[in-house]
Parts: sequence; C-alpha cells; structure tokens
Amino acid sequence: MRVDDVKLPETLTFRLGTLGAAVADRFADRIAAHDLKPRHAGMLTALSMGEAASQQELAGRLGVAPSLMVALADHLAKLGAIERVRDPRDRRRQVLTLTGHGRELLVACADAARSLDEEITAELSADQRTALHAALGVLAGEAGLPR
Amino acid sequence: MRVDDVKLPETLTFRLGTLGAAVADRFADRIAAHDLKPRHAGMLTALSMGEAASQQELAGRLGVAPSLMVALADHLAKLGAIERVRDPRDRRRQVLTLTGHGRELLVACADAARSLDEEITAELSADQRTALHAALGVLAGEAGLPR
DNA sequence: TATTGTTATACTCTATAACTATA
DNA sequence: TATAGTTATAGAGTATAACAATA
Repeated sequence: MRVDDVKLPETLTFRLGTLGAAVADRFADRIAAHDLKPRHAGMLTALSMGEAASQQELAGRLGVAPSLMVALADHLAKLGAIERVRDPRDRRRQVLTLTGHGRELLVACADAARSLDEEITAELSADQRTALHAALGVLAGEAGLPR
Repeated sequence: MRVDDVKLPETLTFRLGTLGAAVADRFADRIAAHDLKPRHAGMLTALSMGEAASQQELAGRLGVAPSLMVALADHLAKLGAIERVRDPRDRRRQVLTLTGHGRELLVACADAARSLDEEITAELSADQRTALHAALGVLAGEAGLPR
C-alpha cells in the first residue's frame, strides 16, 4: 500500500469540508458586526421564503432542536428582526414574522456573502465561476437549506 | 427593498458553508466505525505528507491549539496509528510518525471519502464533475490544508 | 393524552492559561 | 529565561430530557 494512492486531500468530500468551514468562519466574521451568526442568517432566509411559520415548523426546516430554535428566536426578537405573536386559534403556537429591520439584516448578510464570493473566486476564470455555481446549485438542491 | 433581490441561498458562500457542513457530517459518520473523526483524518493526512513532525509543528500546520494536538495524538497513539518518540537531541520534543496501521486507517478514510464523492456527484454530468473538481482545487490551494 | 414552546441539564469541541520538564 | 508538551479550566454550541400551558 502506497501513501501516494491515498490522496484524501484531493477528494471533493475533503475539500468541501475544509473549504466550507473556512468560508463559514469568514462569513461569520463579517456578519458579527450585526450581532448575527450564520444560524441566524439561515433562519432569516427561511423566514423570508414562504409564509410565516411557527417555531416548530421552522425548527424542522432548519434541522435544529426546538430548544435551539427558542434561543435563536429570542436573539432575533431582541434585535427587532422578527415579531413573535401567539396564534389566536392555537395559543400554544408562536408565529414568527420578519420585520422591516429583519429584512434589512438579511440584505446585509447577502451583501456580505456576495462580497466574500468575489474574494473567494478571484482566481477563477469566468467559465470556472459559472461552472462552480451551477454544480453547487445541483448539490445544494439534493440536500436541504439548513445551517 | 424586495426580498427577491436578496438570494443569500444562491451565493457560493452560503452553499459552500451548508454543503461543507453536511458533507463533513456524513464523512464523520463513515469513519466513526474506525474510531476516527475528521480532525484525525486531517492529522493522518498531514503526517503522511512530509517527514515526521513534532506535535507543535503539526499543530501549526493544522491550525489547532497545542493542547488539542495532545488530545488528538493521544487518541491516535491509543489506536496504534502513530508512534511517539522523544527526540534524543531535544528531549522536550515528541516526534510523531505514522505506523502501518495508521496508513491503513488513512486508506480507509480515503475510501470513505471517495465513495461519498460518488454519491454526492451522482446527479452531475461528467463535465460538471471535472469542472467542480478543478475549481475546488484552485480554491483549496488558496486556503491551507487543515480541518 | 398529545403537542408547542420553554427551561434545565449535559455533552462535544476547542481555546486559554497554568504547570512540568527540558533546554 | 524560553520552549515543547501537558493538564486544568472555561466558553461556545447544541442536544436530550423534564416541565408548563394549551389543545
């Protein structure tokens, strides 16, 4: 068995894992000024697509435990990014809706991501960027939205 | 401001982050049978490239704290994947070398990654796979090895 | 009795700081 | 005094389980 045969660092699995972690860290740095973490950005995104949702529905979509959803919603509510109102027809449910400020924050996150995209892909040709975008789009479609 | 203008989920930043986390989780599941985690696979990889290294050198390469390196090395030594020998010329240094079993484990990790690659890219055309591999290769070159 | 949200608790990962031994 | 490694401690992030309110 030759070590040269291994080439773990050349697998997509290894590269997606390492690059993903590095990019997520840089993204986190950039949205930290808004007192947000990547999880919050994912939650704002989920709320911006589709109608208002209860915390449990949202927890299911994002694949997180209900207890974590409480903490995330608490934080976003404290920032004024979401509103929490009891569903009058089922007072157990907390219905979450994005506020104007929440939409502003989401735009700020998207801007941060786009500028990071520019930096990341600076060394790629235009064709390579297009191909990368298309390929990741397919892969993202297989998995869910979350994180 | 229209929500439709945002499109955070379509950025490379967002997709690399979410896909990377999902792939890393699946990779972790597959090497768990060998009592390894992604960090250990990264460490075995680093040891397989280049000559034997002290723990501090390795910690620097992988970008982890020295205290974490101790824990990782402890675990790999317990599995018989590495050998730790005191450098006779500087008895403070622990020189780490990969054992035969360590190389076997690295091959197992690479096999797991390759089979995961197949599953992940099942819906991509051959051209898309090639392009994705090339693009990620460039991006991986910019960042370091670690994680 | 079942479900939504909440709180309490515990576990994993990792870093920082204090310490030991060697230099 | 400085450095390699180790140990002790602490923080972030997240899950599980127990609980309260409502159905």
